[in-house]
Amino acid sequence: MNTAIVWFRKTIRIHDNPMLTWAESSQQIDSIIPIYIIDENWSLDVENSVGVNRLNFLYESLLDLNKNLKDNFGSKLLVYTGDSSEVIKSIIGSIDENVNSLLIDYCSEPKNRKDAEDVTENLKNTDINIKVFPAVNTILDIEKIIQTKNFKAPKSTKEMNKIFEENLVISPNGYLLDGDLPVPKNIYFEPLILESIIQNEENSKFYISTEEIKEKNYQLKLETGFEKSYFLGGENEALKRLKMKISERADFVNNFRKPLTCSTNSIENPMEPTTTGLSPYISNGCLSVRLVWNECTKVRNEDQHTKPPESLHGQLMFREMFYLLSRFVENWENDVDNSNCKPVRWGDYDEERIRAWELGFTGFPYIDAMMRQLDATGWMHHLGRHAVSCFLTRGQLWQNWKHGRDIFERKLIDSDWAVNNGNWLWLAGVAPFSMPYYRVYNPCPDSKSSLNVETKEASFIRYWVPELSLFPSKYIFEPHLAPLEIQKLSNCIIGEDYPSPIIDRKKSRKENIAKFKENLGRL
DNA sequence: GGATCCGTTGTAGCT
DNA sequence: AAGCTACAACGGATC
Repeated sequence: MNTAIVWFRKTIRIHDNPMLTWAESSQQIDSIIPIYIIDENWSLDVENSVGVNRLNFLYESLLDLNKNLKDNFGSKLLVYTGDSSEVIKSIIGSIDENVNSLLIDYCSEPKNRKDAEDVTENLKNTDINIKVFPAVNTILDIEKIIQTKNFKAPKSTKEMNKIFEENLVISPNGYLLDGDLPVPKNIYFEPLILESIIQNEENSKFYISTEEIKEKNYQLKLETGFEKSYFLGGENEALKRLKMKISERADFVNNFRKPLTCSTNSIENPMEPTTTGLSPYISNGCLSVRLVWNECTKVRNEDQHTKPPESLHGQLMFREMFYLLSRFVENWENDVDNSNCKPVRWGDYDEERIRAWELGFTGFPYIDAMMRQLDATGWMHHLGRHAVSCFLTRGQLWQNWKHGRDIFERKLIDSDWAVNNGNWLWLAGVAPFSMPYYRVYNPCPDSKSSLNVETKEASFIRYWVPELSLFPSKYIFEPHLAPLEIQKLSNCIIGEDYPSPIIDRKKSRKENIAKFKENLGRL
């Protein structure tokens, strides 16, 4: 019997999964061993490792994949935590049958690439055939493209268009023709093999049972509050959401434009984003990004739909751009020796400022509402991320972007190494493709609130910053400007019940623009 | 090779 | 009160 280990990393799904499709059609494979290895540093016991919501989302995604493997193939997922080389060694050592293949989905992150290299190195003296599947979590084959002769780092929509044209087969009506694979019908596994792996003593050191994951997930939800874990992890939920947000929302897709959909969450449901909310499913691999692309194509109206870069296709193209850059540019995650990061002299690490920012006590309600939403749910609207990261760096607090990047990385359920670093580089204004440094977001975008009308933004603030729930819309973006009478009536004295602004926003904005300019002069 | 244009999404102040 | 304008002014691509 010929057995293949299928190592799921960024494909926590059975649809559009080239590893499964290959296993189905290959003559060399009789049965599969589906495995997932949780990063050994992903522990709530390790300080600053990973946030509760992020871990929960992963647990739910793994439970869902386990269910899908069971329902469709009668199989199950073996979940481990530990060093991937050791885990895989222990699997191979625990069964008598020959493991003749190891199927790996390609990941471009340094840690993931090193894991795959180590595993390959470890198995080089065996006759195990290692097969890496490219473009599983991206539309483009990242490795192939950056290895092309004369490859140049793209920085604009135009250059991305060209890369898409040169590297993808896209039909005249916009479909990706070389992706989006259906769920295989004939995948086999051997229960006795899986059982003997689980029973093996060496292997059991790393093994986590489904029951354990369920229990951990439940305990974490008790901690966070069930209503706050709004995004349920997993492929089934991802496909439901894809249908609800894209396939059945032609108007939404055709009119998608960032500036028009910037007002955070909906009034009726403060947890529901005004954007697609698909990012956690894409970043964790529960949802194929190729399928998302094709579904957008399916419902779009050729004459009316918005075009890249504003459109949803445009959004996906920027994601690809960040993946290419992050793989190509050395030290992508760093502020030194990074060709995509200008050496700005940020202020010393200011714990008080960083903590106020992280926990949502800056005295700027819009910023605080979004940071509290991130802390509680693991999600924040894209433009909200712009506003808070600009605020922390070149806008107001003049802190190194890496501090904010780390907090995002830990807390966001859609954390994505390439995209997160790329967006921070861009928002901090240090990357070559950045927006100009003198364009500073206003942390109090109150053009409507001065009219004293209820806006989505105002109701969003009231939900996440309950201290201000009685404040009139007119003052809700800058409550410290409200007369004391109104503060009393609103049952919230600024400076006591809610913080005064930790910084003079206009003054710091001006100073920081000057500082940035001075830094550029040094270059 | 110098001028000009453009870049996924700006802000403040005046009328 | 919405809409215009001044501000501030990088750096790469293109002509």
